[in-house]
Formats: sequence, structure tokens, C-alpha cells
Amino acid sequence: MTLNQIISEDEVALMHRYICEGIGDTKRLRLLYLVAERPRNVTELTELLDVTQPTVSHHLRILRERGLVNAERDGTSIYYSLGDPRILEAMNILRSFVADKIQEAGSTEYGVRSTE
Amino acid sequence: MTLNQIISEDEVALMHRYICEGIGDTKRLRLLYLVAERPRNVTELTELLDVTQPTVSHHLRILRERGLVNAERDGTSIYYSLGDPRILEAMNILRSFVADKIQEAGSTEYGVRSTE
DNA sequence: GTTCTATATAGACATCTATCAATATATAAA
DNA sequence: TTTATATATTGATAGATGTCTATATAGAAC
Repeated sequence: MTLNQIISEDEVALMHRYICEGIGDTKRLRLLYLVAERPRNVTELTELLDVTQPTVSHHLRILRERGLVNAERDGTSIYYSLGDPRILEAMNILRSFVADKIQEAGSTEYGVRSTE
Repeated sequence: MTLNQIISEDEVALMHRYICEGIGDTKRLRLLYLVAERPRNVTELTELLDVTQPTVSHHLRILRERGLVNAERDGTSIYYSLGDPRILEAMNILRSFVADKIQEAGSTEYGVRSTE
């Protein structure tokens, strides 16, 4: 498979399963950025995410199954880290796109929702 | 906002709304690749996607609201094109990541689902 | 005006999934 | 082995959303 080739329906399906399902949730996107900063264990991530520990484990499993994060045990703790630098690279490109969009919109019409 | 700064919870929310909700569906991901190839109208996209025209319009609206695609009317047709080259750039980085993952897994354990 | 074609919207419904509480598993320490 | 801590899994539920049919809107041709 080359990137110049037109993408097939099957490859789109794989992209969707690995990436879109992977990052398709606010908490998981946040998790990716948090573990990209430095490896963190589940307890720490739970404190940062405002959801229960089982929910965090659930999200980490989804990320782990897709190779978006790596898990490494240290005693009773398990430390999660970013699975591949390309993840952050792509996210930062998209981040710059979003930043421009927000600026265009004047941070009003489509801005931050109050709570969620 | 700089990309070196640690990402805030609000910015994660924006990223999620613009990007993850945007590409968080197989059909929309496919639409992005299709209009990235060249501008296409709704009828053409409907023929390529195996869903009804209202469903395609629904997806296009979601992409359009986020600036992921542009819409331009030509007579009664409306042609959609890619909203920003960075979208494709980021998607191709993720695509190469997925390609590696598939190769690692031997295209078996987490391969293409039969139907959906 | 009417008619035809292209696209968008509204409303209903089924499926998916994020979340929780409860419980299980695993490692370490005593 | 027992106890304590850290993480994972299970099962249930509520909310979100992709899809459809039916209908509305918009432009072009007559």
C-alpha cells in the first residue's frame, strides 16, 4: 500500500477502527495527550480525568488494543505511554487546523461548550 | 496558543468537537478521502457510499460545519471539496501508522471485518 | 406560473457506547 | 496465608447518533 494510491474501502474501515474509534471520545483524546507528555499510571490518569477508575481502564483498553498507547507494569501500577510518535504528530497538525478555525470564528459561534 | 504548550481541557474539547466528531464515522472518513481526490457533488457521493442521499447530506453537513469540507453550488448541484490540506496530511500520517500496525499483526488478528 | 432535478431538513427508530457500581484479578507486604 | 493496593472485567443503563422515510427547499428549463 502506498499513500499515493486511492484509498480503498477496506483501508478506510481499518483507519476508522484504529484511529477514529480510538480517538473518537473526549476522554481518550485527553488520555493520549496526557500520556504523550510522560508515562502515567491509571491512578494518576483517573485523578486527572474526572471519571471513575473502571471508565479510565475501559478507555485505556481501547487505546491499547489499537497500539495508540503502550502499557508497562511496575509493581502493582501500570504505566501507559504513547504508542507511536506519529499519533502526536498527526494530532498536532489537526490541532493547528482547529486553532485557525477558532480564530476565524472569533471564538464565538462554535466555541467551548459550557459543561459536558 | 502554541503547540508546545500543554493542551488544556478546553482545547481538547474543541479538538474533539471539530476533528473527532467530524471524522468519527466510517462514511465521513470515506467522504473526506473522496472529496480530497477531487470535488464531487452529492449525487456522485451518494452513488459511491451505499447509503441514502439524506444520510450523505447529513454527513456532509457535519463535515461542513467543522470546515473539514467546503461546499460550492454549481446550478442545482453542490460540489464538495476538502476544507484544508492539513486534514489529508494528518490522515495520511495516521494511515501510515495503521498500515504498520496491520503489517505487525500479520493482517489477521485485527483485520478487516467481513461486513458491516 | 409548472415541472424536473438536486440537495437539505424533520422526525422516528434502532444501534452503539460511555458511564457507573460491583466484582475479579494481580502484585506486594506482612 | 492474609491484607492492602492497583488495575481490569462484568453487567446494566442512559444518552448519543447513524440511518431511514417523508417532506421541504432551491435552481433550471419550459
